[in-house]
Amino acid sequence: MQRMTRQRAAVSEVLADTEDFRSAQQLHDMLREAGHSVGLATVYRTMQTLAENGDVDVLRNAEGESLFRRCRKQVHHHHLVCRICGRTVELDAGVVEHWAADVGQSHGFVDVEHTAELFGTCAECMAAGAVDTRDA
Amino acid sequence: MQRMTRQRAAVSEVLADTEDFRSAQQLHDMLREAGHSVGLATVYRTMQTLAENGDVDVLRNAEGESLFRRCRKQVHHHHLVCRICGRTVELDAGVVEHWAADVGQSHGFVDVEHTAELFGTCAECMAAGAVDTRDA
DNA sequence: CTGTGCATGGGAACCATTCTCACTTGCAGG
DNA sequence: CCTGCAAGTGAGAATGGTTCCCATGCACAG
Repeated sequence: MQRMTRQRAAVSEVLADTEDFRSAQQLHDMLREAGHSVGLATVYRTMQTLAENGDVDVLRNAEGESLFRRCRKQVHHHHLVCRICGRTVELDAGVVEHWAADVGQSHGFVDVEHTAELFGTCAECMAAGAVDTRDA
Repeated sequence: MQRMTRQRAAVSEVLADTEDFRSAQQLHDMLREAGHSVGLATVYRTMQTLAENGDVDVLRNAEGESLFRRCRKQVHHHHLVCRICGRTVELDAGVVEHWAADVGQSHGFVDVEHTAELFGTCAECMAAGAVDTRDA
């Protein structure tokens, strides 16, 4: 059974405050800055639960670290993520869907699913001199 | 400068022996079984070098572990992997490249890279009754 | 043959994530 | 309101893949 605890409320609050993908550690920091005391393990546990429920999107960056973001569309989509600040654009990608289905079929594969994510440096971070501006 | 060492030869040999994606640890085990003594760190270093040279393909499984496989095409490409038997098809994907560049630019992102992998069930595995035959 | 400096190995260091377990606490039912 | 207890929490330990360190080894040009 799901209980509503102080910690879960705090996590939801922080998640609601940002559009961008954040690591568990970042979320943990943001919680502390917001005056909430939530253990790192609890952040991980909560994100896991939310992910299972489809309430957050999860993806892995180049370093293999998991990034989370509150999910708005339940439908399948992809992301363009700034590797510096985490700013994210949700993408509809008919091209990709079509390509995947097409290629799968032509090779005799069925039940084909795909992953596709784009990482780049957004205009602002580029202007900022390619310096990592994430606040710790 | 690249030196040809006993260890690198051994790694190449083992890589040439399989079509499938293998983790560094698996490669390390395969080397030992083949009678070669190669340090784990050396396996990692070698795979890193090979990956940089485009001699092996790298992808991350669901657990975030890096998997390697000898590469036949030097050019950037993607994979269609059978989720049952691991059979892999290398794909040219001009569509995807174009889409990535296009989307990145239209959102003001620079230095855009992308990941894209397809997972499905191949015809043979489908015929075999959709039973997972991977050995643990 | 020999010197130079890249390569190696193995054990420590790293780091994200998960586990452990004693301690809290939400909450249903008295 | 109490109260019991299972779900939730947190601090730190454990895990596991990967990288780093550094003394030693060895490929290869000269």
